[in-house]
Amino acid sequence: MTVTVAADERLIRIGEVARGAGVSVRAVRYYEQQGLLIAERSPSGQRLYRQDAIPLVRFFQEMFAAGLTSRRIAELLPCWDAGHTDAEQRAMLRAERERIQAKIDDLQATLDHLDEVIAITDTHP
Amino acid sequence: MTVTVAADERLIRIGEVARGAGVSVRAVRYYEQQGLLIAERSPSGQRLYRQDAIPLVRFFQEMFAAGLTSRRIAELLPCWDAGHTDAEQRAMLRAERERIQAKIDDLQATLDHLDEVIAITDTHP
DNA sequence: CTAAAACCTGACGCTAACGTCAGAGGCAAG
DNA sequence: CTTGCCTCTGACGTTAGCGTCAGGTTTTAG
Repeated sequence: MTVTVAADERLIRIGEVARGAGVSVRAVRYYEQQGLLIAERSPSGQRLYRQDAIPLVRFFQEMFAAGLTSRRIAELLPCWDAGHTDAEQRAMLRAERERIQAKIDDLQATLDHLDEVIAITDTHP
Repeated sequence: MTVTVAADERLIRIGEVARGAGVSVRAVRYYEQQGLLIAERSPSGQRLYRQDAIPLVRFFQEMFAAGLTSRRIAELLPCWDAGHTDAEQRAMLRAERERIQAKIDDLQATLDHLDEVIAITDTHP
């Protein structure tokens, strides 16, 4: 009879998290300061992370790129962690979704404008 | 025989430009400082703009929203003003176009991810 | 054991597009 | 003329996500 004890207990240090996610060590510390990432501490005080910290940091980067602030990301974290999310969080989630959709539409319009200009400047050098 | 003399000579002041374009007066002064907008001056020193300053400022806003800096916008202005644009400017134009396209693709992927999360949180409240 | 590499905690710096305040002049109406 | 609104020139403040440096401890490689 086997007991599942949190799969893999190997903890990694901040440098490995940073390299794995493609960000700076400073950035990872910043995420902790913003309440996005909680780390255990070794007896000497070094931060210790589980491996899933790496995809988590990648996810933060994706959200930042989409225009969310660290505060907003922190507020929405429960939507990933577990399945227990309240109505307010789900509303924020949908609001961000709409904001991103609107931004895509704006960018697409801008892209079309730029394409017109490019067509003109290419025919009238 | 009629002579076309710059259509309408009526000049407007900075407040009207700002209201017309939906930005602050401070923003319009900032654009001038960044070399985006040139204004005549009244004898008393007040800025005087032609009406086409309003769509121009709107255009600046569109470019800012697309992630261009004021420096880049200034460098690309010749692509609109006249038809005399050199190879370097056309290359920058295409580079910005590609950057925007890549950003749209990223945002679309993020949107898809968010939609998955929304579907999950909506079925597992 | 020792040197290099990695980690720690502050804490100041940076950038971009403005916001905001201070102090002063300009301009049409009544 | 004066009330009120608009404009002017500085010049410092703001925000967010880090970069960077200082000065010190810890871990790892040889």
